[in-house]
Amino acid sequence: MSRFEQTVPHHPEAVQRAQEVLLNRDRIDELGYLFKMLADPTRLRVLMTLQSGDLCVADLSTTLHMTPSAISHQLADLKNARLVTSEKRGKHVFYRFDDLHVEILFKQALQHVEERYATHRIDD
Amino acid sequence: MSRFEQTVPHHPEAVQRAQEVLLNRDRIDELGYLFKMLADPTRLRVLMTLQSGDLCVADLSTTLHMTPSAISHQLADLKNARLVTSEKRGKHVFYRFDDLHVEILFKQALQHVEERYATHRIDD
DNA sequence: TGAACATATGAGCAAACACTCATATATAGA
DNA sequence: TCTATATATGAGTGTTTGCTCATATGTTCA
Repeated sequence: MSRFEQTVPHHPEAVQRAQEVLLNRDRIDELGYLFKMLADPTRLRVLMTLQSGDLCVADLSTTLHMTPSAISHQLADLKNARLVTSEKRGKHVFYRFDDLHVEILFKQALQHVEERYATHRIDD
Repeated sequence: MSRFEQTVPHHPEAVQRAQEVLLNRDRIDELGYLFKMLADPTRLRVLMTLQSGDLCVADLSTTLHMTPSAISHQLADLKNARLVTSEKRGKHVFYRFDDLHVEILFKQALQHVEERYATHRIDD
């Protein structure tokens, strides 16, 4: 929306209350970035397999049936987001989950989906 | 990756363990879809303001400084994802959060970001 | 009924994204 | 040191996405 236009509040007190709970842009963007990392199936699958222990790129590649290059690109993103860390051991680079909070978040979301799946999916 | 190629497992037991914790594609995609809905700042801001109570499109538009059209498009997505429901009252359509689980998820993610913000952002 | 308003929706467009392919970098082992 | 191997990374590409703009739908109130 143009910076110069303005919409009229239809329920001013409601708008007031809404503005009070609205976080600042930076936090929202951080939050969006976190969720964006979790929004891609490939990255989700990477994180999921890392729950079984750390893995090198080649093994992730084998497990997920994707090229090492594709995996490596996604790992770079996950590393940037600090969701995983890597460690070089010999010829391999091993990646592991690096965020307990996100692991919880992840499991909770999973639970949510499982319930939805059971409750709604069948009769869709 | 081509269906006909295959990468060699470098640590077969690790790959084995990884495959055991890997959910099936459908669940992963559901999960990804949920996170995708939460990955956009506009949708996040909509959900956040709805935490203060239900709001009509015009008030969301005012609160977030965005056109009613842009808001309406995002609300349609959120509704499709069953994250909000709507109710028509008179001339207005009111939207509200429709998922306690996601509200919790949302708050937990927020907490995560807050901590990150405090811990890391300053010295980045 | 008709004008004004609130919301929804489709087409179009620019930006973001996830991959491939080619290539660079770095280590291990001969 | 040289070769093979593991991973990283940049450019290129087709697809997805979030907006705008135009327009459709549906409601209220004169």
